[in-house]
Amino acid sequence: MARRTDHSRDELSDLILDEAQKIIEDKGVAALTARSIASAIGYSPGTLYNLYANIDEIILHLNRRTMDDLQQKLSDAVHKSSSGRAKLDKLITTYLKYNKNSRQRWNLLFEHRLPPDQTLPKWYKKSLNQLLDLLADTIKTLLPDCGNKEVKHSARVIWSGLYGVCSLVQANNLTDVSAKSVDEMARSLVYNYISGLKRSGA
Amino acid sequence: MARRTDHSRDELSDLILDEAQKIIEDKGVAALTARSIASAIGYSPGTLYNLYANIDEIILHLNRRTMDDLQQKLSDAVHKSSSGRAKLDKLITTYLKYNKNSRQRWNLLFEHRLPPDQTLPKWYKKSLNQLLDLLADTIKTLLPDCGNKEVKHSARVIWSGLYGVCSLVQANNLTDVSAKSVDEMARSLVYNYISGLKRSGA
DNA sequence: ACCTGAACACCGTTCAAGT
DNA sequence: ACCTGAACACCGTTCAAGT
Repeated sequence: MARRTDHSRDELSDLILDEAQKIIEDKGVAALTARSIASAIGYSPGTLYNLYANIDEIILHLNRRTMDDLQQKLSDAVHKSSSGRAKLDKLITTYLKYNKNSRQRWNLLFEHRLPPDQTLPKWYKKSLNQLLDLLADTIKTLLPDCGNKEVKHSARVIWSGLYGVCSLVQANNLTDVSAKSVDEMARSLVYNYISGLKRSGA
Repeated sequence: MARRTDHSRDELSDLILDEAQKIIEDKGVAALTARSIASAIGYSPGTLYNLYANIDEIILHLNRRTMDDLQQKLSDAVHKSSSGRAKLDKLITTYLKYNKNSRQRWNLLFEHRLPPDQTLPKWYKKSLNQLLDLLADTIKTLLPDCGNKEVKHSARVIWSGLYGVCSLVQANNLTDVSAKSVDEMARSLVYNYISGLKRSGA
């Protein structure tokens, strides 16, 4: 068993997140338990509770890492493209690739639910806002006449819609839909929605 | 403790679903456990496994009831309206009302995830298909020139999108969005998407 | 034949006792 | 001061033993 001299408090906090991330990537979200994390870091379960209040707090920190990772990838994708339409297209492609290739991290980010009374910490909201802002900025270039408030609103609608499509297709909770058609559905959603916004005089 | 003479096999199956539904409506999805159901029906936990293979199977049956209940309400709403646009509007209103007023049933239907390898039983898919067909028929009246395949596809996109909006707003997983704006977001999604489809020449 | 209820292998979390 | 690990109050599920 590890002793306190082995790791500083900060090292231990990070180690917990590192190992927790490995667990979900290797064995899925269901395998992430206090005991499995403790075993992976070489400490007893009780030690986790010196660093984090509970498992949900560990998950929130993991999800911040995921959001920042996704932010990086989306940001790279958008900046590599010139036209507004190409930016949006690249953004969707990159989002869908993340859903496919980093499925367990995507699942933990979107499918985990906090107890109903809990609110999200500020540092979490900050990372989430960066993602929503990136999407809003990308939409804005396609809807130059649209007000900032409307664009923000639309970014949230698209963000939610993309989540819904990925989630239900993955859960196999739509009939006659193959996993392959996530891409088709996602693009249909986003492009027709944007097209509808343009038409409605934005 | 109840004895076998108290209930026939079928009565017991239904009793389990009745009590399970009461539990989620009264105490939320998290309170639904094998032990809580057993206690509510006055049998031991083991008895559940004579009637159902596991908890997931009980949940699937509950969810079929929920889908049929929602189907009834959506169907009534649509048939009361005359124009295609009024039908779609009523359908959305009724869906959102269901999400709000029957929140726990809505949650169990949409947020429960089966183990990754499991597929949905035929009787479940049948009820789900009825819902998707009702939505497709409603859209079809607004997009008369759109092929049946495209309409089916669009119904699935809208169904998923509505789920995504309701789910993320409820989970409070969008910043700067009040629960009140579910309605606004849902309508924005559906109407602009449909409008975009029209524009794209359907 | 049906049902029980103890048992098994798990959870998240706490906290007295050790170092 | 930090960590342990047993303990508590739970899970879903099984199955030998009873009626």
